[in-house]
Amino acid sequence: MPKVGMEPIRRRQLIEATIASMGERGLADTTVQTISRGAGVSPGIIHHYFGGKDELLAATMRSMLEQLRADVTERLAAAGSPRARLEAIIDCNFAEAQFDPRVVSAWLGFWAQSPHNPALARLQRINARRLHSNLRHSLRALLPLERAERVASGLAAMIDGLWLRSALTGAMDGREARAVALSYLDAELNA
Amino acid sequence: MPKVGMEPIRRRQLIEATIASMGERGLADTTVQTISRGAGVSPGIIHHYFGGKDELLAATMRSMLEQLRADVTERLAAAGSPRARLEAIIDCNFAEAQFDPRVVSAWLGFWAQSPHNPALARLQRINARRLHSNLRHSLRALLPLERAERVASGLAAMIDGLWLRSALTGAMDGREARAVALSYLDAELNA
Amino acid sequence: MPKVGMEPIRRRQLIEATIASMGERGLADTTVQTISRGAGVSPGIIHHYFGGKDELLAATMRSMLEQLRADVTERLAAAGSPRARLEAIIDCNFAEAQFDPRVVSAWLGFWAQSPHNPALARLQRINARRLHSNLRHSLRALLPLERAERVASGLAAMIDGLWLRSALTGAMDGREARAVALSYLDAELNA
Amino acid sequence: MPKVGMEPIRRRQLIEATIASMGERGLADTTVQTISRGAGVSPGIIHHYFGGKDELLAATMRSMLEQLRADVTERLAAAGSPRARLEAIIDCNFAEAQFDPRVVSAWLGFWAQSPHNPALARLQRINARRLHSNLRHSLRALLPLERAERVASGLAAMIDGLWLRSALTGAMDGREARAVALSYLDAELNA
DNA sequence: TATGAATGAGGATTCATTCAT
DNA sequence: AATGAATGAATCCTCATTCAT
Repeated sequence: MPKVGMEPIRRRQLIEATIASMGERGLADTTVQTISRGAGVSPGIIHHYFGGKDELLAATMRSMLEQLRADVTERLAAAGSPRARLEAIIDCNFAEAQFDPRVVSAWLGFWAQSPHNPALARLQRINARRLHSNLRHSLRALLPLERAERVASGLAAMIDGLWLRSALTGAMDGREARAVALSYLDAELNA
Repeated sequence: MPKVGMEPIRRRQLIEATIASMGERGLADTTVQTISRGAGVSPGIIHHYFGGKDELLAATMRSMLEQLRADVTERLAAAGSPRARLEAIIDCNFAEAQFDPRVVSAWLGFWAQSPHNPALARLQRINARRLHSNLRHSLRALLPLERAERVASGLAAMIDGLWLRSALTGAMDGREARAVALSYLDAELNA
Repeated sequence: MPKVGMEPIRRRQLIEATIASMGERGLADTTVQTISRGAGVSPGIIHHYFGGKDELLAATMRSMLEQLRADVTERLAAAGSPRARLEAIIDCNFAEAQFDPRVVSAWLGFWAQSPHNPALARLQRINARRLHSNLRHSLRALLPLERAERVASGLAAMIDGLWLRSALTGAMDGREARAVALSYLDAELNA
Repeated sequence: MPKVGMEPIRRRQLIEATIASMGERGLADTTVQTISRGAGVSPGIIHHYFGGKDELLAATMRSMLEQLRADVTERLAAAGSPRARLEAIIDCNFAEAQFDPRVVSAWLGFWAQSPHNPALARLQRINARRLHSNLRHSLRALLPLERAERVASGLAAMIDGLWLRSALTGAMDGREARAVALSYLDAELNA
């Protein structure tokens, strides 16, 4: 048991345990105890490192958003055309790491809570804007303004909807989801 | 002051109050007290009529599903063509009553909880299947099997995603949502 | 176990139990549990009737102040002369009910806490002003202004000091305390 | 960086920080953390030097008592007459260092706690006896036994009461307090 | 000597549920 | 039918204390 420089390790451990607990039990039944037990530490440590449950939840959501953002940024950098950029965004959202049932289930919990929690709402808003803006920017090169706006909204909604349905029914994997979204994109682009 | 025949009135009152509380505070902060206070009755009455909070929540979800089902059934009966049937389904989902912020917010709460609650999960599954089956049935008349399947999945996901986004951002009304979904449908049908 | 109209009964029970616990253990070790156990009820009832521990403590202090105020008011009404009024005030403060070790010990706890708790500080201030004003008013009839002020401050301090010493050492009863205070008063009046 | 001879420095630092925290927050909200933070050291150090919080509190009270005792002893040595000795005692108790709001507030905390803590009670008792004995000894030269006893009790009570009122209301400085006490003394001596 | 990571007991509070009236 | 008094388990959080470094 090392006793120095534990902070980043413990923070990561606790965030992972939070995602795991939310995936298993849902946000409603995720307590300081389920998290700390999952991380193999004492409940008090959460307050030591995060000040409280709320801040740990916000940190967890931030971490998930950051992961997604980093993935998208990396893939976008390698994409040459607008079409390729759109595909990259879709790919990232349905990549294995993001489509992990526990992660999607955690998202579900945050979605339900964020309208009633300013800290989460803020993160939610930032993420929604970024996705919409990424999509619109690429679509602008391929469609007239009004249709670009509409398809951006539609694609963003469909991505969330596919995540949602995968969390609720478990009957859809990332490959299928990707195919559905790409089919929509192509249909709109060729219309 | 004995009352007879109060049962259906009280049940409806309590279900409405549950939706209202979920819309205002979210499922997590909806307690027997917030519900009963909203309905203007005592907390004990919930157990009298529903046996407990869980059963009231399930009854509320059932009521919301039933409302949606009834709307769709009615509209479908009046629809002459497959295209009209698809439009009717979309219209129902974005009609004012279903797109009410409190209702959508309540849906969000149920979505988050249902993976961890068998009773809600069952209702969730029935609803998902019905929507998917309705969509697929009409699409089968217009598209080859595989594409019908895919578009059914896509439309179902998009409908849920548009609901979700409206709950999270509040920045979309039913008319816009309807336009986005119809655009998708037409693009796929004309592809 | 009657089930209606319990509010005033329970409130009184809980206030008495609070004084008892503060007398036995001090404010620092008085918990919701020691109080509720002392009252023979469950801990949750405190929140039912008082909303929380803080409000129960404030209600307890209010109750003690009110008791003292009522005693003094009654005795003052029967006092004919300024001298008799001063004696009445002293008598009340060292009467058996007010000099009860548990009550004095509770005062000690409130004194220590009130500089750091606005609600208690307010009550404290009101009480201090009333005592001082009662003393000064009667002394004005017997002494010049400046000396009346000074003796009022001295008598008020001595009353509190005698309470304090009785709580700390237990080596002084009300009769003795009364004699000390009256001796002071007479010495100043005859000076 | 090994340090030697840190013990007396650290002990003093921690005692000062304890008084400061008790003055600011009261004993109830004085924790090992507020103290160590105030002293600019880690929480563990308290146990290193004092073995625990309780012993630090006792050491703090001892330190305050010792300071008062040393002041009084010094002033008494320079006092020629019984009257001068009494004045010296009063002066010490209302000298600036002892009448410091933080110090008085700390006293308040100890007073409230000592009836329920044997270590503090013992210190409390020693101090009370010393004050009473000093007063009585000088008064014996000026008054008959019984009155000397009574005035000693009265003066001791008044001193504590003036401290108490200054802590509670903040509306009295040392000079005023001194005048009130001396007025009492003179009145009794001249009676 | 000194740190701060870690624990776990104990605190106030919330809440679904029961039940006498 | 309806109330609201009452319970007690569960939750988040605080805190003195321990201990590896």
